[in-house]
Amino acid sequence: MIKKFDSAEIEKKWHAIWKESGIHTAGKRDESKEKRYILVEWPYPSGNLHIGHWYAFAVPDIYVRYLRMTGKQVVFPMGFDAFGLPAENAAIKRGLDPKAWTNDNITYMQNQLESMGNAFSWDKTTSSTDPEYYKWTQWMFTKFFENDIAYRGTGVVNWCPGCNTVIANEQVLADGTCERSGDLIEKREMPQWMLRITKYADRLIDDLDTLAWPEHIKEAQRQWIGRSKGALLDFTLSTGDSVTVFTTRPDTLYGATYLVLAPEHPLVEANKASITNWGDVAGYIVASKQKAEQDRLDATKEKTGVKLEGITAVNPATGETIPVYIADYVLGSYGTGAIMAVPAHDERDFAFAQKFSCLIVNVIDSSHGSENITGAYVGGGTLINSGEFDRMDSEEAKIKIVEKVGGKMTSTYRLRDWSIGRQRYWGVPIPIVYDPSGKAHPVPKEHLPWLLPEDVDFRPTGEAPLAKSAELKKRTEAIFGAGWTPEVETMDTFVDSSWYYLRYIDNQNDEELSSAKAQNDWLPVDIYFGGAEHTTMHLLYSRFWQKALLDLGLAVHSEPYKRRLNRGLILGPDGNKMSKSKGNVIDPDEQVRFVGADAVKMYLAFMGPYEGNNYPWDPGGIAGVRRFLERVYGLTEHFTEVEAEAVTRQLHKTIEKVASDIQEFKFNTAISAMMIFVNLAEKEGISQANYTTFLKLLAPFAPHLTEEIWSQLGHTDSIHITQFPEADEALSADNEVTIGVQINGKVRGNITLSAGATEQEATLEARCSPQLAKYISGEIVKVIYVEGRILNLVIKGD
RNA sequence: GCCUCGGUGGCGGAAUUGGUAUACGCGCACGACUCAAAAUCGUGUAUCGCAAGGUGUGAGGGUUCGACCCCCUCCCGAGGCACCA
Repeated sequence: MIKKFDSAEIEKKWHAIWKESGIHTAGKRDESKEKRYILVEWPYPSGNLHIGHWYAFAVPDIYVRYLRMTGKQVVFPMGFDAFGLPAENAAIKRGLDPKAWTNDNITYMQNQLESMGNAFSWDKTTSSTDPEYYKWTQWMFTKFFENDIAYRGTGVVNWCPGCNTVIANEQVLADGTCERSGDLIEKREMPQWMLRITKYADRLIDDLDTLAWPEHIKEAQRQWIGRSKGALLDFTLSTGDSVTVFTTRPDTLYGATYLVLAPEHPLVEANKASITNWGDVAGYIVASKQKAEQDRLDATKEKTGVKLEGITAVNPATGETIPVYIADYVLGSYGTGAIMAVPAHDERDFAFAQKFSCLIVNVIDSSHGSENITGAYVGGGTLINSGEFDRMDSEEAKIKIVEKVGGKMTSTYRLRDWSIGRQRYWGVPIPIVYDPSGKAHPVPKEHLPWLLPEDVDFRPTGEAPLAKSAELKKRTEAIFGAGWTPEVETMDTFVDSSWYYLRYIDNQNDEELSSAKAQNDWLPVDIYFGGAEHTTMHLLYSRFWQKALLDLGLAVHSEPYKRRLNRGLILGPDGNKMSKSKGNVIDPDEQVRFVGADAVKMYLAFMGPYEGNNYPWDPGGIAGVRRFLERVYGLTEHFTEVEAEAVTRQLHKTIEKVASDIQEFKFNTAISAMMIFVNLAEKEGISQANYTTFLKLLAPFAPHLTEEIWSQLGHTDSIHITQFPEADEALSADNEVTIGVQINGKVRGNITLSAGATEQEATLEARCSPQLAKYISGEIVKVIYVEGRILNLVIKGD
């Protein structure tokens, strides 16, 4: 490939100049301009940039540069999410210091990131591992602790044997494996630090309506939170105990012919003495516990259970005595762990009732009739067999029946509280100390950051590594007194990334985590670009975090991210996910050496719309983009004194197209429009004035090359601080237009009309066209004319 | 099973949101330049047909003067949720 310009040289030159002049600095808020906060997910500093980083950062950079050229003040920060397992594993494997390893990587990766030539606001950077950052992570935790948002809970947790630590529900995949290590998760009962995200469940669902997010992301969050509205109803057992059930269908109470408790329901064990078949029951409980630990995804889903002999319950509506079962299709962790079974109107209850020959009473009038029930009717309708509520509509009956039996309308959620304690080393220490009686106290602000001790053997044993730190023990006793002990767990790294957008914009603040002024200046984030894998984890956690801060008066807004865009993946040339083992990994550094940073960036933008799709890397495709840039450079050889009218018109059309496409993140079609323009300009020649305008259009896409040509043309300022061109409609308008002509809805040819031609003129033109004449034999009964688009003549058929 | 997206040439994808389907790029074919190749440039490239003309946006219906676009019934793919009461 003959190269007209040397991209490596150009890039090096301009990186130095840009750094020196600080043109990418966000600086102080300038009220004369509109603000934009553009956020990309901060990377883990693994030590090498891969093509995914380029896709994640270089393509949004087009948008950022465009915004700056249209007069917006843009903050586009970059930082590092640097706590987590890789550093710890490197330390274990190679005996390195995780801190030194991480800091080296950050330095190295910062250089790599700068070599991309992105317009990052490096004055707003931060890192989760910086004590000045995690000091605030810890401080917020103590505030949460004082306000009952953080608490020490005991319960069944997800234990990952691969990571040797507890993980949160969100980090368990659908097949029951760990999101990070892929190991099968075990359920363990142990004390845990939790955040009360469930308290925010309603707001997390309801506020989704205020966000300009893609529907699929909102829907995934709604489903993850899993709100169902229903009622709590009390049933009395023959032992005198009261069982509360949750139901979404209180209107079917008269059809509740038995009760089912989860095997782990406390009332089962409590009523051991009254249960005459305790042997069977105990056996079932043990069996179901084992089942829960192994593959609960058993597809057969055959209903199992055991009747509690010796115990009955009373249906509070009918007053009738009904049997009580335990069955593992009722989950201890959802609702109240107990249900009223209405086999006529619930499929699971129906299946169970069939197997155990339970009574089935139809209480909703349905099309299948009440005599020959072949399945559950789960819809609404008119009530029957329901005493005083007969003939009432089921929706109305819900409230009335709950009232009658003294129940309570409520909602339950699938969402569980967020367990954040990790039995690992490389994370933020949980800033809690225990007094000699074992009571937990937050570490006061003056002792923050509560530093991560360094005298630790961090090989994972399942026990928290910090327990082995003599320094931490000593520190705790020195500050708080003899007999006081430190908490030894560290925080889930999702905590670190739940609030970094707040710190970026006030990263020098020693007094506050993020001042109200900084938040008012910059937040909310206008667009958050990121990966689809964070839909139900990071995005949910940080929305929760923001709301919790809002309630404590520490945040100004109720939502952190106004708009969200999930980008897809760059696949290997073979269409598979890139991986070393498949040998299909594209090294961005190599690509940059070959075609230059601008071509790599533009190729990534050209592959397709930025939202959603995965794209295979095409080695030919990137060469095509480089070819385009060569032609742009070569256009200087096609300068003409006089402006060709067609070129000027096309230029203004291109301006319109590029500007609107960038705003919709359709960088691919913006680039294609510029290619069309260059094709024409090569043929027709181009004036220097038009060329200069075109360079500005291209500047956000190819920042290095355009800057170089710009300076070669004699400019001393940067092209990136010039005004983005505005389209002149008078210049972009066509004076002639070719439209299609349909005869009875079928395209039969086209005609060329002057702009703004009337229907009569268009029809006349069509009649005169020899190409169309043979189709217009009969009488024209109808004419549809859409100016500039189409003429459709409806001819009377023969 | 439920929810949310998708399905257009050999490939990535366009289509002014109901108005000439396949823009732009890749690939391929042929040609020019060259001793030759690479690079570059030019021409062609949905499909059937010699042509006239026909057929085409996962399948089948519908609405409309006109449907990739709207409606109905399916099929296929991706992602999310799933014994959630």
